[in-house]
Amino acid sequence: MVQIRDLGRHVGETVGLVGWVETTRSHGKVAFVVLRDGTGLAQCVLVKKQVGETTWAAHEGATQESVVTVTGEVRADDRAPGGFEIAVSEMAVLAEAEEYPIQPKEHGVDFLLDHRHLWLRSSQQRAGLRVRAEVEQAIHDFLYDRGFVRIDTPILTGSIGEHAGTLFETDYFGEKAYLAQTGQLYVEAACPAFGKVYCFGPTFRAEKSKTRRHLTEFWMVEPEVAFADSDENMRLQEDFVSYIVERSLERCAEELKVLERDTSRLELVRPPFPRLDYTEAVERLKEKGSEIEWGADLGAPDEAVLTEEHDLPLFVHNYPKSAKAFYMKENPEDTRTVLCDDLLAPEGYGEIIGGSQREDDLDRLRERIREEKLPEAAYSWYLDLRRYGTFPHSGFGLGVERTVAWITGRHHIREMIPFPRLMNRLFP
RNA sequence: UCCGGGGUAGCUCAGUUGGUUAGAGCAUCUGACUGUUAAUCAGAGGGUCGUGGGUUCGAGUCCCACCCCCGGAGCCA
Repeated sequence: MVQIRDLGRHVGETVGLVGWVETTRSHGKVAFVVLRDGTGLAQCVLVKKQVGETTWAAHEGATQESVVTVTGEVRADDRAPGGFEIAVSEMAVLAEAEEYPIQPKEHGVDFLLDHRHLWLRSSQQRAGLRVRAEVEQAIHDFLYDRGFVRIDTPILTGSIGEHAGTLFETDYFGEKAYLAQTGQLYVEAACPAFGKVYCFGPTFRAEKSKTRRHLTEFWMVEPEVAFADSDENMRLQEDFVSYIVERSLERCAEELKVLERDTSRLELVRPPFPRLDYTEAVERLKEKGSEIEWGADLGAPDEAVLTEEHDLPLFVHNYPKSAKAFYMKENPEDTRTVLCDDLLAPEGYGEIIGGSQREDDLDRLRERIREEKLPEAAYSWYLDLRRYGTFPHSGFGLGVERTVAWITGRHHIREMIPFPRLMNRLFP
């Protein structure tokens, strides 16, 4: 057996293939079966006079998605998708598929999501998920090369990362437990052990969001760096994002073509990225007619207005304290604000990173926990990190699906994860 | 939770001011065809019009309630 991606090396030879029937076209005395084996597509040509009766009869049972084996000679032909085809001498059906629900035509999103377990086989879905896999690999490679240690953080947690009310609650032997909505507090704990660390895994938000940018279960990478300030944090972010984009362009050119992605703007992505202070951003928005007031978080339309002005991702940094989480460090130059940044992707894809320098002063951190009325006891271990050798440190979280949606140019982040969990969707 | 759009064949949709037996394309089945690229051509089968109630001689169409889906807002990555 050979793999379809290697057919070019076997021209003139007789080879065996095994795979799933993607499409068939029959003309009475000649038939075309397009086979998919996970590495590519191969058009298999059957001529009635040249194959045995058994094989000709077999091809009639080769319905869409049936598993078949094929033996035949490889030849180059411009009429074949991929440039090579198989002149079939023998074909056998190993598993005949029932009538396949997903046809080569348009379907509604709801129907496709109901059939997500089958939809994965479609060409654009294959391409998108392959880009996702490449992005994930790029994330690990970049961080590994820079000396980060991967820390796997718990999914079942007792303490709360950010704001309550958006957590999935579960029973833990009679005690309340929550599905993690961030691994950040734990990577902060690992930071004094290894200096540079990151976690990578699923996170859970019970937000009742129904937009193309939200999932209830999504994957996030969260690097954390000891002795890095907010400025270094942003420099790491722009290097990181640029590397991920470059790797995708380099190794997923074929997939991006299948997805009809215009890559010209992605090719511009390299550091430095433009930076806009929150206070400047509000002024800019007011000039443009927005009704935003200083102190409020930026709305989705505000973000769109700001990113329209740039080809590159845009940092908006130093937001008001009131709009951000308790663990962010107060900005010494303007104590109304904290040292943090959001990275907004271009072309309307929105926030792909949220990052900050962390509050390393014990008293101020405890004060913020009280202000936010968070359960102080649950954070005692987190406060310990400020008792036993506190240190300046910064980190950020990058959303994998949003990043992949931007790189692939897909409208919906729900296509960027194999089995999306949405507010109204727990199956398949 | 709020705002907007929608639910008719397996799928994607059309369906006029309420009016005879609810239509099309694709898919399926039957037949024709030796180079197709979502092949083409001819024919056939296929419907609890989201659910419940109401108005009417008559409801897919009008009214009320509910359910579900999509898009957006808020929140966030």
